[in-house]
Amino acid sequence: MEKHPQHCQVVVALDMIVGKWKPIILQHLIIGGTKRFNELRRLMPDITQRMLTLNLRELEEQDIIERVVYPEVPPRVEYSISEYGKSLEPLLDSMHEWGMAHLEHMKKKEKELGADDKSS
Amino acid sequence: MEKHPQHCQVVVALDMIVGKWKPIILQHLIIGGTKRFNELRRLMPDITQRMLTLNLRELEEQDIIERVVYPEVPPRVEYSISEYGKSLEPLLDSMHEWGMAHLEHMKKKEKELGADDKSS
DNA sequence: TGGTATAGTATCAAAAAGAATACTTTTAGG
DNA sequence: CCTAAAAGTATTCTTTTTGATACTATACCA
Repeated sequence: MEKHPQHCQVVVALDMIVGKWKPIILQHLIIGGTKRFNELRRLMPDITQRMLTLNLRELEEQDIIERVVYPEVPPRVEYSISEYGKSLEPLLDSMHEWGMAHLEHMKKKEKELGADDKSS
Repeated sequence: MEKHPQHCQVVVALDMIVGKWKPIILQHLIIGGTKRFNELRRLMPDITQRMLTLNLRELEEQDIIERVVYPEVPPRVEYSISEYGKSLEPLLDSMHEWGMAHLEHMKKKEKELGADDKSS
């Protein structure tokens, strides 16, 4: 927690969902439900095994996801969003909404700039 | 926008507020109102001039903040949250709330682990 | 003439994040 | 005995982000 000397708990929430992969992992687990390690790999062909492991471990550490190991051979490990993790959903939904609107906003802006080009 | 091949507009919203400094800059502009470049520097003693410039430029690019230059000498440049930028406030508030609650959650968890230590 | 102030750039170094690749364990199946 | 499958580790890069430091333009002030 010493990463954020400045007050402001926004950063605490931010840390749960930032990174190149976390939002995508969360999306898959929230929308698609429980998934095994290699299922996630298949869903995200560009992530490396290492990055997937690291991200899952972090999310687990933060109680956002749950990891269940079935002592079989070959091993089976299932990941799912935790009850606590579900409390992030409204936030993620709002962000999704805002993101959509922002894409519109920027599209509009581009058009305006394009139209203004006759003035240059 | 090619940074996010994967659907999911959460990342778009995320980009407006992530980074080591952006949440803090936004906080100052939202809570404290219009600020000059060096005022922000004083408010964030650890940021370098370069990082402050880069972050402000990005936020401006994204229409989140406004930059007004007064053609005086020495120059005066004022930064403020834009009307559009204000649409982020509910999001930031929710994140703040969630962050607070999460700190509580983790504190509770730590205590539990501490109590469990007698069992090891 | 030199110093001060503001709001930056420019350049290079360090640190953090991410990617590539190879290797491990265990048991079943051929 | 050899191979396969799942879920990782370990090690070594490469890339991206940040940081440190120095430098600039302009006009006013002593």
